[in-house]
Amino acid sequence: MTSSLPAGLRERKKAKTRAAIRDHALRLFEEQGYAATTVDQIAEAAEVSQSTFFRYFPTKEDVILTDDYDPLIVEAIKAQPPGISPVRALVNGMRTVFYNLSPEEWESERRRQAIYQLVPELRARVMNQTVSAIDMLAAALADHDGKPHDDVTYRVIAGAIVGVILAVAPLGGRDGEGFQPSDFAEVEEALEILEQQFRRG
Amino acid sequence: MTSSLPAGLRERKKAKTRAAIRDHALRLFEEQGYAATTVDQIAEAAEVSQSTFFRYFPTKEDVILTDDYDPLIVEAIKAQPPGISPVRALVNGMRTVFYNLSPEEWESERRRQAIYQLVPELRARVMNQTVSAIDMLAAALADHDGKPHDDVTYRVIAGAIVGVILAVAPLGGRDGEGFQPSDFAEVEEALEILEQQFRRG
DNA sequence: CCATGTTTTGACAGTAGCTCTCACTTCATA
DNA sequence: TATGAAGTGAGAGCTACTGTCAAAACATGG
Repeated sequence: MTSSLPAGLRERKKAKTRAAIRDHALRLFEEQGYAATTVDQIAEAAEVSQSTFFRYFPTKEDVILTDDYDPLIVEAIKAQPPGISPVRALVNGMRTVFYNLSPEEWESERRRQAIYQLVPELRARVMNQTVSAIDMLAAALADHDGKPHDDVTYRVIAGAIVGVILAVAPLGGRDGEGFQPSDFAEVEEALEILEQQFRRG
Repeated sequence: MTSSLPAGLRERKKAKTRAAIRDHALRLFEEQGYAATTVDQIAEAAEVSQSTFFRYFPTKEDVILTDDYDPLIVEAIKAQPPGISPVRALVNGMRTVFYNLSPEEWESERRRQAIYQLVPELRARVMNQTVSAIDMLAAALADHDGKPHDDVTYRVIAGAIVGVILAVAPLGGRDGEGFQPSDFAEVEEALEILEQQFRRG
């Protein structure tokens, strides 16, 4: 999704400006911290005016709040072979998406997460997004099992899955390392435990 | 918890000021909306200065972000008879706490929730709190089953439970009614479904 | 190539949340 | 009642964010 067709000059410049703002913002956040970095500094580094900054990102927070992967995961779930459990369908879907990221996308994602893990207000908004994704996930899982979208059971399962992911994600400053590749394995392990809970009596 | 012993005059005045600020803030939020209400207005209505407002509440958000019930629920869980499942232990604990609230506390809680359900930034911070409570819940559940606090299984179960609660809570503006007594029944039903998922094969 | 209209941008002013300082008042206590 | 601590108010200052308006960059038809 990062690279659409070149299209007109206007579009290209826009994409360039947007990328410049985000890159400089990420760099400044890493160097000075999130709170200590002002929008003016970012704008100056990216060589645009403050107005332009807010035209591209409604708030300072939005610079690192963009998450483009959820829809991809939903599609990957639907593409899973029938008959496997909701949890496995999700895990496979996540694998499909994350293991196909380019090194640049992976690195950018890592930097993003490293920052918002450290800033409570950002974490809060990411969680808000994540929880809002329960709807999408519930629909996708129900779809995969050929059940109606509003089946409460799938809403519960989706909620449980998201809850487990939140539970094992490095929140609350447990270790200040941010999101490493190994953490994805942690998420998989936790979901495996959930799957076992769903299986036994 | 609202009414401690009277203690000294200073303590009483402090509690009174705090209550005044919060009450006027709630009223103004209900009348004009959260964003449209300025801290100055709240301060004026409560007859204190802006400085004093921020001395009692670090941010405007904090006025409606106080949640005193989680620790009570944790205690109620520990007091449950042994042998029942984690989910049931939690549901019983929640019942114990909520059904013992005074009408004033219940009403105040209802107003609080009605407001933050409508304001995304507030919802985000409430979720942050809620997710942070996974730690406490996991420890309480493990404790109840006589297992060590860092048992990953209980972390997963706690995460699943909290996820389910978030999933059925009226987020994302599904119906603008706020949190009604009936919604607690919804939460119980959803957790019942989770319990069933945990039970079958 | 040029004139036209649209989009993007920058400068500027203004609002409000939040912090900090400092002097003044109110309360506790010895 | 004297002394110190805690609570308060006034005001200045920083920054995120919004809105307006005119200039510049770009697209398009002739």
